[in-house]
Formats: sequence, structure tokens, C-alpha cells
Amino acid sequence: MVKKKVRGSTSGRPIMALLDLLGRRWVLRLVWELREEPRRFRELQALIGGASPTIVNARLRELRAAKLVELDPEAGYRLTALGQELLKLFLPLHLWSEKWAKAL
Amino acid sequence: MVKKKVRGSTSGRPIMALLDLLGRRWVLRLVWELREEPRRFRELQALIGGASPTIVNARLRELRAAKLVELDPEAGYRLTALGQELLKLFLPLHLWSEKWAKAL
DNA sequence: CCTGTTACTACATTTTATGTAGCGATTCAT
DNA sequence: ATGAATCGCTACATAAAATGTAGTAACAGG
Repeated sequence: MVKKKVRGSTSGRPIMALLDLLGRRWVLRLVWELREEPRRFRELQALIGGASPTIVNARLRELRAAKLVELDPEAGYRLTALGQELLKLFLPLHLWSEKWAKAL
Repeated sequence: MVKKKVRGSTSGRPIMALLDLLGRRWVLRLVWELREEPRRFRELQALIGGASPTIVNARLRELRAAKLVELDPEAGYRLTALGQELLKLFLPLHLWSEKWAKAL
């Protein structure tokens, strides 16, 4: 069992590694935009609002390394089983964000 | 009811604004480190691994603007009621991250 | 061969974060 | 009243990360 070092995570605690990964620019948006169906590289790039291909590719590579996303040449990028589990944990955010917006 | 424009969010959809806010560097970590008790500025800075005071202050200001965090001069920085609600949604991540780490 | 699509890379410019020092206010002991 | 300690926070030069634009290589169909 190999432990990979992740940016900003000195502890090796999974939660820290996860928060670090998810806290990188565009990562949450990428996962979110993959919630319904597989997406092509350019499609994904457009959906998240036109981030540079450089960074889209870098993030997708990180997400693939984390086994949350995979690339099917036929269909495009999509969430792995693991990625879908993570997404499910995030779904309550959608509803809550509406409440939050009203409170602002 | 005023809608604030948030970086990367052209839609005005709360979920996008939220994902954008949470996706900024150190934000998830800051919220996480406030999960148990109020923390002082420097204490918080140390807990998240020594980010520069410049950026810690910038993020805390954003979190205060978002009404997720507040500063009590007596006790330090702490989550607002809203912030605590958000944290509760994140708690399942802790357990899941252990499973995820094993899958890597 | 030409055209279009795919994912992706190169690289100069711009934006963001870091690291270090220090400020102004407050509290507390001498 | 003076000096030390702590508080949140700012200034600013350096370093790292993201952007924007162009372009590459691989493949498909006409």
C-alpha cells in the first residue's frame, strides 16, 4: 500500500489529501459538470467557463490519478464508480446552496 | 435581494457560486479546521500548514462576506450557524476519504 | 489529399500565493 | 509609565500557478 504525497498534505491523513485535491481551482466544477453524462474535453472546458486547456488537462490528470475520473475514448471523460460516490456526497450542497444564497 | 457576482460564476446559480468559493485555495481547509472550536488568526494559519498571512486573511474575509465564518474578538474565528450547516454536509467526506485512500 | 474532430502541448503574459518583516492596538506585569 | 507579549492584519519583493492563443499529432470520412 503506497501513500502518495499530495500538495499541502504532510499528515498523510486521507481527509487532508482529499480537501487539498478538491480545493484546487476548477476541480469541484469539473466533478460537478460530469454529474450527468460523459463529456468531451472541449465540452468540459466550455461548461466550466472557459478555463485554459492547460489547466483543464492538468486537473483531469490529477482526477484520473485519484481514480475519480476516467477517459473513455468512445464517450469522453466520466466519473468512475468512486467519483460517483463522491458526487453523491456533494448533492446535498445543491439544495443547501439555495438556502445559503437567500441568506446573503 | 442583491445578487453578488462571484469569480467564475456567470450564471448567478448559487451552486456555482458555492463551488467557486469552496474551490479557492485553503478555503476547504479553513472551514475544516474550524470544525471543533474557535481559532485565532495565527493558530488557524499554523493549522492549515503555514499559508501566508496575506492569503489567510483574504480567504477569511471572503468567508466572512459569505457569512460562513465570523470573528469574535474574545474567542477568535468561528463558523456561523450557516457555516456549521455547511460543515455538517461535509462530515461524510471524512469517512469516505478513508475508503478512497484504500482504493488508491 | 483535404477537412474536421479528437485530446493535448508550448509558451509568453497575467494573476495569485509565498515569505518575511513589521504596524497599530490592546493587555498585563514591573 | 514603560516594556513585553499577543492580537489581527498589511507591505512588498519573489516565486508559483493560471490564462490566452496558437499549434501539434492522431484518427475518420469524403
